[in-house]
Amino acid sequence: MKNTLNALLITAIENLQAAQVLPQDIHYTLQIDATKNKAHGDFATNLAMMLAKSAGMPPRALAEKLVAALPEHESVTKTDIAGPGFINFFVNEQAKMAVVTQIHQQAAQFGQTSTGQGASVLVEFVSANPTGPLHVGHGRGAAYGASLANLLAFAGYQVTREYYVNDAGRQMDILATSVWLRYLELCGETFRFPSNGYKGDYIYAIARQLEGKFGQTLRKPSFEVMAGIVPDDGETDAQGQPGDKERHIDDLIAKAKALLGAQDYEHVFNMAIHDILADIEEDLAEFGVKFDNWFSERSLMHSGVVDAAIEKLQQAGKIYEQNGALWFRSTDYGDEKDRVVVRENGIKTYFASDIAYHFNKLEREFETLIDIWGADHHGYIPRVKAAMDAMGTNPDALQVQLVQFAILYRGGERAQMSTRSGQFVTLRELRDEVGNDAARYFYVSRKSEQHMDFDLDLAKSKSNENPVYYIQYAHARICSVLQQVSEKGFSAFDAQAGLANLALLTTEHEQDVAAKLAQFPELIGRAAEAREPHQIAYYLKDLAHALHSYYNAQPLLVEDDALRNARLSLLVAIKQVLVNGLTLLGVSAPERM
RNA sequence: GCGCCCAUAGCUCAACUGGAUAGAGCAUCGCCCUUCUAAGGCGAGGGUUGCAGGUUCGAGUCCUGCUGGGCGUACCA
Repeated sequence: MKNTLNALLITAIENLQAAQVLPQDIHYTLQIDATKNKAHGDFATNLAMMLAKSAGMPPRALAEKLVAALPEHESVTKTDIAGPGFINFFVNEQAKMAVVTQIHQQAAQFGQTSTGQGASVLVEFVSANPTGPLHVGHGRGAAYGASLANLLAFAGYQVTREYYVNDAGRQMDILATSVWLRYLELCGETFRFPSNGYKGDYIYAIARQLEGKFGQTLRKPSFEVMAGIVPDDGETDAQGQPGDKERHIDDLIAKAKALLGAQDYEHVFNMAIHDILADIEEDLAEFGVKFDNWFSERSLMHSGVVDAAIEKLQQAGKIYEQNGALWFRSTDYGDEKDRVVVRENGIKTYFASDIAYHFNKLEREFETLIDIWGADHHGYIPRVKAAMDAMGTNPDALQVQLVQFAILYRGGERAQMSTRSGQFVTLRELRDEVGNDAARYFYVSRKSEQHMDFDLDLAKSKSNENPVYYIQYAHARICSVLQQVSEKGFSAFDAQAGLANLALLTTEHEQDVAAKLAQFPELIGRAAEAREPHQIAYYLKDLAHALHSYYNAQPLLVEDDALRNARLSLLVAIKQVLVNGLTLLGVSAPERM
């Protein structure tokens, strides 16, 4: 219907241009909105206000001319001029119902758009360090990323979902060493566990597995392990010098490597990362979040891509040496300060890997890169874009979507979290507690850059306080009505007959719900472009409300065959759109509740 | 200090990207189940959109300056 109005308005403009009322060289973007207020008809355009200046006449006068120049159309029953110069369109009832037939035909495809025109997009999300189980903070990124990826695919993009695995670097060594130390404890060694080590219970689980596979063969006596190690925080060495937790853990890592030897250390390291990644993958899969690729940072280093990227920056003349380190001159591209890519000790920074990773993404010929990051990484954006620019690739290809932290509340109390201390609410606990559907819906029902309060008690309440049930209930209700057709002895639902009699659906509720259904495809396009899956959540709530309201207003299973089938075909259309929308959000559509 | 993000009903959040009278849910108060699922519906109250300017036909939305909160400001990841 919008397209029809669009065409009519363009004709009107051309007519006015031919009649010299409007100049030839006008610029405008035609905007047609569904109205919020019924008094304003079904659709409205602000065209006259936009063109008033270039036409050299008041908006309302121009609006009158536009309306006069508008061709007749069977679906448009009335046009009005209102307010400062809006043109309001009233559409006839049959035209509004046409969408129902369309939904029946397109079914699961209804709402798909060509917004993306097949452009290839890489959506990278979660990418949590594999140093422990996912916590509720990662859950938001997972839910947002998965829903956004679904949405983009539905809107005509070619989408690849990727998880970047930070399996290199010091954190991984801390992890491996933590596992080994717990293993030593299981073997019967006693010592104080480093304050900077990973203390979660899952470390013990991995250590037990290590013991199961290697027995006591990796055991070293604790006095040997601790010999010559800088003491931990809160301790002092033989000379009475205070300890340092960072140097303490680094010494322990070095000692682990030395005592175990490269091969055995690798065994510990690999078992730790393998176990944790397997757990993360399973966790996400249960949450309905699947990836096409798990991209390893180590593979990036081993294949020489990191060196190649640094080389590329060097060729561009953007690398210099200072204090024994290699720096990237990111300030040339608007960054606050230059950044180190190779440290004085020869170790490449995480940033170096990241430069290489983004270079690699573009080499894989993705047109758009969407990175979903926690908001605490926002300072990173300028330097990554700077590197892309310096390497001769287009920095605008990268779009970073920041996701704010979710603050968890339980019983009105704020639940704190930190991975290192092992004190955090895991995503798995959250899913067990509130269920996947409620968790997915809650996460994605707030704009991603908005701080979010996640009320556990509300999310798990199976009551009218919980919006996800409201939507699912609408779906279950429709299923129930369809079920009742035979139970009440009516002849089976006949979709053909129903669609042929849509003209019978003239009540206000029926008109409202049909108008709502017609908005779904444009919503998809808009939400995809804005990278805002939360719009889907709100739309579904509105649609569910329209259904509940309709349901309560009038009986649906009436004696009259033609009318009953028409109403049922409308219900089937609503059901379909609920399913299509819920699917995008990764929320199930139960048939009964 | 500097940079980025945020601020909307008592609470949690929307607002079609600059449009008409700023909307939902929860909470509060009425009403509606002998009839298709009451996890529902109908109605009422509740607002100087943090503050002050500016831009224009028109600002919650854009620009400037404040205030308050979050995050960042490493040769960590």
